[in-house]
Parts: sequence; structure tokens; C-alpha cells
Amino acid sequence: MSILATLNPAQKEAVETIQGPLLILAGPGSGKTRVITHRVAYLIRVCGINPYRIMAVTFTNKAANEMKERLEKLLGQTAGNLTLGTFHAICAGILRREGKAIGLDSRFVIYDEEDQLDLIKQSLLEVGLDPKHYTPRAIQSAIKAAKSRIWTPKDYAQHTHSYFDEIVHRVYERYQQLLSQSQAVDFDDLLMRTVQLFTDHSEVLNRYQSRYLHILVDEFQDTNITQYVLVKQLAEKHRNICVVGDPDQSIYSWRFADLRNILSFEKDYPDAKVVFLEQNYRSTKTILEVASNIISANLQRKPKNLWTENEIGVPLAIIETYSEDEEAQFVVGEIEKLVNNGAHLRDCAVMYRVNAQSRALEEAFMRYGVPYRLVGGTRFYQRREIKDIIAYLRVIHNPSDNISLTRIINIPSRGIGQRTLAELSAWARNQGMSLYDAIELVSEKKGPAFTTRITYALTNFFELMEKLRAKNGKLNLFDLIDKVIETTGYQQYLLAQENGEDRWENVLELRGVAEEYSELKPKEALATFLEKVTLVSDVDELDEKTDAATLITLHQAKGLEFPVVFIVGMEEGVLPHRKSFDDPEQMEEERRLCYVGVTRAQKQAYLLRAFRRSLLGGSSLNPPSRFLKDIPTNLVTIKGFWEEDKLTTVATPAPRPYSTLNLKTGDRVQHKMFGEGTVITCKQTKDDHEVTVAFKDIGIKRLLLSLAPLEKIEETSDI
DNA sequence: CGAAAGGCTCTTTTT
DNA sequence: GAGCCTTTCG
Repeated sequence: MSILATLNPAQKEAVETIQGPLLILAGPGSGKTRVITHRVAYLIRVCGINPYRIMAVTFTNKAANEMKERLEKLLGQTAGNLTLGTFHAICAGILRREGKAIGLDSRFVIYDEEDQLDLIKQSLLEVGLDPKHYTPRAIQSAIKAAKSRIWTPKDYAQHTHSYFDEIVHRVYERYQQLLSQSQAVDFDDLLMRTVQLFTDHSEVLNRYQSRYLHILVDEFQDTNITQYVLVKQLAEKHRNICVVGDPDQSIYSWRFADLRNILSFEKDYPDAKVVFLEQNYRSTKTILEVASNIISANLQRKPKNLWTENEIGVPLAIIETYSEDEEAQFVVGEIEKLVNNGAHLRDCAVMYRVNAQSRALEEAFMRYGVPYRLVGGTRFYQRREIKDIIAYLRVIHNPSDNISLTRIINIPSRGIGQRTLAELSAWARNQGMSLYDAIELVSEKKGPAFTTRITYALTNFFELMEKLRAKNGKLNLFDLIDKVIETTGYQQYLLAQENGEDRWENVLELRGVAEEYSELKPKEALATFLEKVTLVSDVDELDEKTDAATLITLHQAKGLEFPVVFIVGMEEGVLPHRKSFDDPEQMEEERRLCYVGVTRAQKQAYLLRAFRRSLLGGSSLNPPSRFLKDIPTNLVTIKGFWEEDKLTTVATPAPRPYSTLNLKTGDRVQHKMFGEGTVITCKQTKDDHEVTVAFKDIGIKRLLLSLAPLEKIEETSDI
């Protein structure tokens, strides 16, 4: 069958335009992924282009895998040596091959953001600054911002405007030194250093430019300047660059994605052809219209006309509950109903703004025994025990890796404390050598003098690591991990901790992952494995086969679709998040986030909000989300405690001086929504009282006296 | 040195 | 509420 047969005219045009720059503006559900895959298949099959000469860049590993699978189906065979992956993965590959030119060992480690933060803290200390005064996080963010636009420390110095910039510059400079001492790069370096490599070594760039006849970039609205420059460099020779994206789905500006990349593509490539994909195949007419109404309130956008031939469908449901617990309860109850009516659990997804919101949901799913799958949360490869084992492997692979070495030098504890470590690293720094080499010298009595006991501990540690390093290349990865666990006594160490059993299970799972690499040569397996575990995320692993409801953040939901979508926390302060209140650009991004959520839905969408929400300890009364106000009322049904048009009329009751109420056990009280009840306990909290009340019909509720609309109707006569 | 406890801050999203 | 840091005590 022809590759073009199943495409609509716009899609066909996007696939067939293979000469010159091409911008594809693709609305949600418009078959964007189909177009990209078909385009690649078309290039290979119809135009006879060697896959070796095509590069396709995706945003997540999952998207890359999906594309690979679809491509294989389309071609009836693997696409062989096609370059397909995320920016980060592709750049890591280039740097492994070509890094020598810029002084990068091919065994370099990739530091994730936690490692990065550790290293920034260390840099702060080393340049003599107090981490209490300059928060490492703020500096991390400034450095990331710099790297997203290819600013080296030198460039940064040219752009300092404040004292803080000055500080950042000093830390940034030191930080890069430490990275290179450890033979390490961070996530942003993968991109930035590739650009630098290409800039400084035209012969390398030339090879890649000649090689890549066609370049495709997906999710172009989420690229940052560095990524854009990289793509431009690569495409300069053949100019066959195809970018696909949707400005309305740009939700990563906090990662320094720059919307201008897509908005000004036509300026950079005046001969660019632009194709609009506006037919939506995913959602009902109603869902699409609601989404359009939400997004069209943004000012910074190109209007577009989404349309669909799908049925009108049912109105969206706006659900108003009292608390996040009731919200969760409603979601679970409704999902059960849907399942009883023939839906599958896997058809349902619950989406939220921040991960912390998942807790109430999880509790409800657990309580009702409804299977669910949580995407994200504490990510597997971020767990402490996993990172410990990986740190051992990293040091085995690359002993210069000071951050990993620092991490494990005293885990399990072997008598090497902070003081020793500080002294040792200061010494190593002065000698200009790695921590590992310093330890070796100590064990040979040629290093700094320590007490006998500490020298002994360090020597033991060194010998342990040497023993493990000697196994590298001899044992396969799986056995190497076992060896690490065995010689370090990691299992006993872990089992002695809290949740030790669970955490040990995680380690076993990691072993399981390692098994997948048993076909590779041991050294290669280790290298591949280490790269994989840092560049992989949780959505990538999302298993769609098991029948369970999905709990997922709105960000992670991008690119996915579900028959039924619940968006919880449609409140001011949550969605839109309060951090965006004073910045119109960020507010527009919140709106896009909401838009992304709604457009995930195929058949049915529920928008939920709670009157009162406890999040991160405190509780607050949030007015309904402003986005709800942009939905025409004829497209929704509203259900809740407040029958009438409460979207605009819910007043936040002023906190009353609770001292006047003075409740005690046994008092009868009246609540605006729950009716009459009896006080069970009344407990003083920091600056409030927490009252537990038994309401008839409704049950037991815990309320805050300052917030709850409570009135005393009868005082108990008992004591 | 190390374990335990208490106090502190910071709470968005992820390759 | 959790994680991180500092302090304290053994």
C-alpha cells in the first residue's frame, strides 16, 4: 500500500515537501506523529534516501521509541542506521565519538540535576561563598539559563548586571572546572558542548552537515536557543529542515524553551513552506470547542482553525467538591461507574498541575481498590538506593567522577566522615588530582597524613574499589552489580534502614534492568547502561497494557490521549499556579497547559475544583480557575454543592476570630454545607483550632475553625 | 565518627 | 509534608 494513501491533503503535502525548509504547524490530535513517521518512511522508501542520512529528533525517549515502532511497521523492516532520538541522546552520541577534539574523554559521565546541584554546592564552597546566602538552586537555574543560550562563563561575564550575576559567574566558572576534572558533563552541556564542538571544529561539523541530508525536529515549540542553533548548524548545508510543532502547546519555558524559535522560523528561513494541520481526529466537537475557547484568550498566539468530523459528543462536566478528598472520591466513583458501563480503566486518566496533588488521588484509589498507575512521582532512577548503586558503577567506569565517589565513599558507612572527606578533597584539589587518585596515594602513605584508623579506612575503601574495577570487563553487568552489592554489604545496609525491604526490591529491579544488557560485551554494557539510566524518564516506561487508570501531571500528559480525562484542581493558585500570577507570559503558559490537558480527551472530560484544598501542609480556599470562566456554559454541565452559577459567585468567607467560638467536645454545631453535627474533639494547632465534627449523613470531618463555616447552636452541659 | 533528633526551608513542570 | 541541614549526644 502506498505510504500516502491514508493521509489527508494537508498531511500529504507535509510528507511530500522534501526540498527546503518546512514548518508544520500541527494542532492537537491532527496526526502529527503520523505525518513525521510517514515522512521518514517516504524519504526512505519512495525517495530512496539512505536512513543513515536522516536525523529525527524527538522530545522524549518514548516518542522516539514509538516512532521507531511505527516506522518498522510502515517499512516492514527496521530503519537501520537512522539517527532517531532526543536532542540529549543524539548529542551524547556525537560527543562520545568526537569529544576528544574538545578534550572530553569518551567515558564521560552525564550528571543529572541532582548531581549538578551537589556540584554547584561544592563550587560555592570552593570559591569561598556561603550556600546559605546564595541558594544553590537559584544559581543552578542561572547556569541552566546561560547554557540554554550557549553562554560560557566568559560570555556570562559580559552580561553581568548585578552582584548576583557576579556571584553566578564565579560559581559557574568553578563549576565547569569541576565538571571537566570529573570527566563529566551535565544535561545542558550535552547540547552546548556539541554546538561548541561544531563551532570550533569546522571539519567535524562538515562531516555531520554532509551526512544529514534531512533533519526533522518534533515538538519544535519546546526547543531552546542552543537546540535551535544546533539544528541550524546541522542543516546549513542541505537546508532540508523540517520542524513540527504547536505554539499553543508550548509548556516548557521554565526549561528555557523559547517560543521565538517557532514563531520566527519563517524569518530565519524566508523560503520556508508552511503547512497547517488543522483537522483533529481525536476529540469530540464539544471538547475541541471548549479547548479553543480556553486557548483563544491568549494574546501571544497565531489564531488557528481547528475542526473535526467527529461527533458532537457529551458536554464537559464541571464538578465542584468541598475538598480534595471529595474531589478524589468523585473521580474514583465516576471511573467505577464508567467501567461498569463498559469502559476500561486504562481509558481513564487523571491529570493535575503538581505532583503533590497525586496523594489525595492515590489514597482514594487505594481505599476503593481501583487499580491505578502513577506516572512520575519519585522517579525510579532518582531513588537513593538506585543512585547509590549507579554511583558505584560510575566510579568503576570512570574513577575521576568525584561526585559519584563522594556519594558512595561512606555508604555503607565505613568510618570516612565529612571532615576526612573535606580534608581529602582540599588536598586533591591543591594537587590538581582526582579524589580517587588522592585516596590511592593515602593508601600508599604518600598522601596527606591521617590518623591510623582513618588511613586504614581509606585504604580499605581503595582496595575494595580496585577489586571491583578489576572485574570490569570480566563480569557481565548483572554479575558486576551483584559483586558491588556483595563486597560492599549493601543489602544488609539497606535492610537495616526504614523501608529497607521496599528499597531492596528496587535494587533487585535495577538488577533486572541490567539483565537486558547481557548480550553486549561487559564494558560496552556498562557504558550503555550508565548512559541509558541518566537519559531515561518515567513516561518513557509507561506501560499501556496493564488495565489501570493513569495518574499523571499535565506536563507529562503532552502527546498522550485518553478516552476520558479528569483534570483536577481547576482553581486559582493551582491551575493557574500561583507562581504565574504576576507574570502575564507565564499566565499564558498556564493556559496552554490547561489547553493541553483538555485536548488529551477523546470522548469525555471532567474539570474538577475543590472549595477548600490542603496542599503542602496548609489549607486554602481557592476561587475557581479563571479558565473555567472562558468556557461557554452551553458546552458544560455543572455539578456540585453549589447549585447555581457558583463559578463567579463563590465568596470566600472571611476568617472569623475563632476565639469567640470556643468549642468543646459535645457541642452541637451548624455547618453551611454539612448541616448539623456534634464536636468530637477540638485541638489547638499553631495559630488555629482543628475541630473534628460528626455530621449526620455526611460522617466525620476534620475542619479548621478559622476556615470552616461553623456556628455553635448548642453548648453541651457536660463539663 | 555516626546516629538521632530537631529545625529549617521550600514546595511546578523534566531531558 | 518532606527533604535537607545542623546540632547534639554517645
